[in-house]
Amino acid sequence: MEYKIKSRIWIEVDGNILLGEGRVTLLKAIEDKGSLSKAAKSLGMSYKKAWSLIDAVNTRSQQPVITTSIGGKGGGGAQLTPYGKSLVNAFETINKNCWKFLDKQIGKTHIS
Amino acid sequence: MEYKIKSRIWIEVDGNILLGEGRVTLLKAIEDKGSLSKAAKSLGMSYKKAWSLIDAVNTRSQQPVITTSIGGKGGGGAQLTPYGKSLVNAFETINKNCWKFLDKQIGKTHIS
DNA sequence: ATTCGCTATATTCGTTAAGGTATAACGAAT
DNA sequence: ATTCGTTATACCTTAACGAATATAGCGAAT
Repeated sequence: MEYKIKSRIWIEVDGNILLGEGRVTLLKAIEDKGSLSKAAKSLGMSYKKAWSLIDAVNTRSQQPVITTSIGGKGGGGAQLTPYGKSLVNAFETINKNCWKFLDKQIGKTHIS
Repeated sequence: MEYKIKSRIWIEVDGNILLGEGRVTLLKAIEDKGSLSKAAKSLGMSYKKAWSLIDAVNTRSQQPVITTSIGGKGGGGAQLTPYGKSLVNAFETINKNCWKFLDKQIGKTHIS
């Protein structure tokens, strides 16, 4: 029996969730695979869910986080925009720092 | 249009949530009111929900966080145990520290 | 023109989570 | 014995969510 402290951070805009852990991992998968459907499949997620997540991010952020192309060689694809990359980076650095911080906090507080 | 970073922390034991923000505010209300039903009502929560939350905490923590009595003068009541108080205190200090930490992080990272 | 893999969206359906309602038991006080 | 406010729990209903399915459209390549 062991207590663990967990945390979750997210970015909100106008009270709506813009970015959380799930969306960030999806964005990184898109950057890796170059395609929304392949990214969804690699994460065991339905295409529809992945699309609706990305759509929510795109409509709420000032600039789109991915650009898509339909048809053509390979059927199309999706690429992370530079703005999307900066969002992902900002989120991940803050998140990691938060984890480190909480690890230090555990030591200070004694929950037997 | 403004970006805000929000956070939530919780304590897990064996993969199950032991304490989160909601349960902490409920425990504090119990300490204040001396009764589970009154605490639930003061928070606009159904008695059943409050009871199931507390039951989950009690069964998962090493020691019970509240003691209850049925019948008698006033019908009964519920009191926060010393162990429950220590859990609440630990959670709240860590949570506040986490907020402060994230506020500092916002300044360092620029999301335009 | 046809094929192919992808984006984009609507619709249906099943499962699960949450909430409400009902009810029993309890013990002090009257 | 009855009342009262509480704890404790079972049961049912409803709402939310996710999964699956279906369909359309696109453009390069063959």
